[in-house]
Amino acid sequence: MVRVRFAPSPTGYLHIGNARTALFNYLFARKNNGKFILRIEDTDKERSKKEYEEALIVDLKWLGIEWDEGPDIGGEYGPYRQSERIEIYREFADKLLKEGKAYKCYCTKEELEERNRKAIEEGKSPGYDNRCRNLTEEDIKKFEREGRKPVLRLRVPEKIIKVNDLIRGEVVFDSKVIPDFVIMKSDWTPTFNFAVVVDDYLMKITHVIRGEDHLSNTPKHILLFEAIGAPIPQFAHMSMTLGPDRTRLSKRHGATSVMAYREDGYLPEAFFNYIALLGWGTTESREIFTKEELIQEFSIERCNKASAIFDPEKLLWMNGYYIRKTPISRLVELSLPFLKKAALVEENPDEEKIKYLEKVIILEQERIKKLSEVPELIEFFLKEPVYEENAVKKYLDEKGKKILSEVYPVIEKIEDFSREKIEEVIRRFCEEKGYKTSHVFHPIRVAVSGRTKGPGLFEMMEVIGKERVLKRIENVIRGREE
RNA sequence: GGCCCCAUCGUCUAAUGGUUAGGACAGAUGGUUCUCAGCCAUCAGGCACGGGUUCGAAUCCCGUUGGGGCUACCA
Repeated sequence: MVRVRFAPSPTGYLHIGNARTALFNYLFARKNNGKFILRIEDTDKERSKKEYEEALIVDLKWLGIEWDEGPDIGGEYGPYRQSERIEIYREFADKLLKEGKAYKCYCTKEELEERNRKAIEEGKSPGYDNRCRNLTEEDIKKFEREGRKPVLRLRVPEKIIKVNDLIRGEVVFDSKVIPDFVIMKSDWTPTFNFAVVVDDYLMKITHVIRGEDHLSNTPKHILLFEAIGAPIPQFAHMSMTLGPDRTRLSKRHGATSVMAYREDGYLPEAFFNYIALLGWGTTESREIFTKEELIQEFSIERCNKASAIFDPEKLLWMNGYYIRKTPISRLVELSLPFLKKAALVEENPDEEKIKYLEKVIILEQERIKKLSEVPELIEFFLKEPVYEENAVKKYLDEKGKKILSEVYPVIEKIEDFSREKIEEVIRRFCEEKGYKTSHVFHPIRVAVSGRTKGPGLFEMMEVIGKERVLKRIENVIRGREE
């Protein structure tokens, strides 16, 4: 049984790189009919916040990534929050101490820093020198008397450690470059390296799929698995996600949290799809996948070794693509929060309003790249248009207004105010008067919408309705548009 | 500094010793059209460099360069 986990630390909002790690774990689990576990790594009391944990869960769910075991739903191997597992780590720590596989180190932070500083000064490699490995009873008593609180360090054995990575192949490390590292802090809570290993063991994790930034930590983890007598899981280190400047994706690169994209009107399926393409691809270089197709196609071996740069442009394109394919009823539903926020739609719109919004939004659908653009795009359907200065200057000059005055009675006479009829009538008008269609269409467009861009003129007029169309044209003729 | 990973168009990628190095986004041009968008067509753009191995290297090996990561009582 395949068991994988996503183990974020709640020290910030879910960001793109983490979301991708979660996604790959999820796809791998589903593809192999395994279990996907969510574990919260909140051993850093200073930086972990409940609020972030909640946000993490919201964002993951929004993305459509569901877990089989986790802090909110429990499971056979809980608890799934490391802060609730402290006693478990202590037991393992005690055992390692008793077996002599780990030892207490009484060096203070200040001493360690000072020694490192000196080492660098002398051109030597910094790092702990294992000096507390063989403390005498007397030393220990002396330190205890001084009130020093020890940390627990693993006694790193001398050996060659081979990591068999599903993505990178065999990676070899020499434990000589790994000093005895801390596994329990002086407050006797575990470090990340220790907690991960204990949990992965106890939670029966079979495949550890995570970012490449953990590759260098892996030999430590293997040493720890061996020390506690646990089987070693399979590893797969995914490439990292970088910003346009090839450095780790961070706030400096603009919006990097999933939440920011959600709030900016990205569709979860577009985000899901795009993220899956970062560092992974099929032989056909296919771009568009549903979640089910992704699960079907996914293969860890096809993951790219090279890091990938997050490209917001392509995400935006893909979002527009998904929006164009979205059924209008759902598109309206998705747009509603944005329209309410812009105060264009009341809190509880009635059915009639929804029907109207469907007619309006379908006209703009192919222009929408993200939902946050919807209010601006359809504003003039819901209230009086705001006239763009350039549009007015260009099309509502004397000539334009003259044409509008001439076409007004023609429009007024249209009984059946349908797009076909409107088009027929206005085209006939152009023909009879000998006007170029564009010289007539553009002024009407600006008069009715206030802008030069937008949906087809006639469907737009139909949806706005005869009465409002005439009123807007009249206003323009009378010079009230500004 | 030490250790580790990586390297195909600007970006995401395909190719697994033999291809005019393919696709997508972005860019340019043209078409459709009442505008924009969309759609369609076309173009431009790449194997980081140097050595090997081989009849033949984007592909295998070594080096150089460049990028990234780890080196915390952060995760």
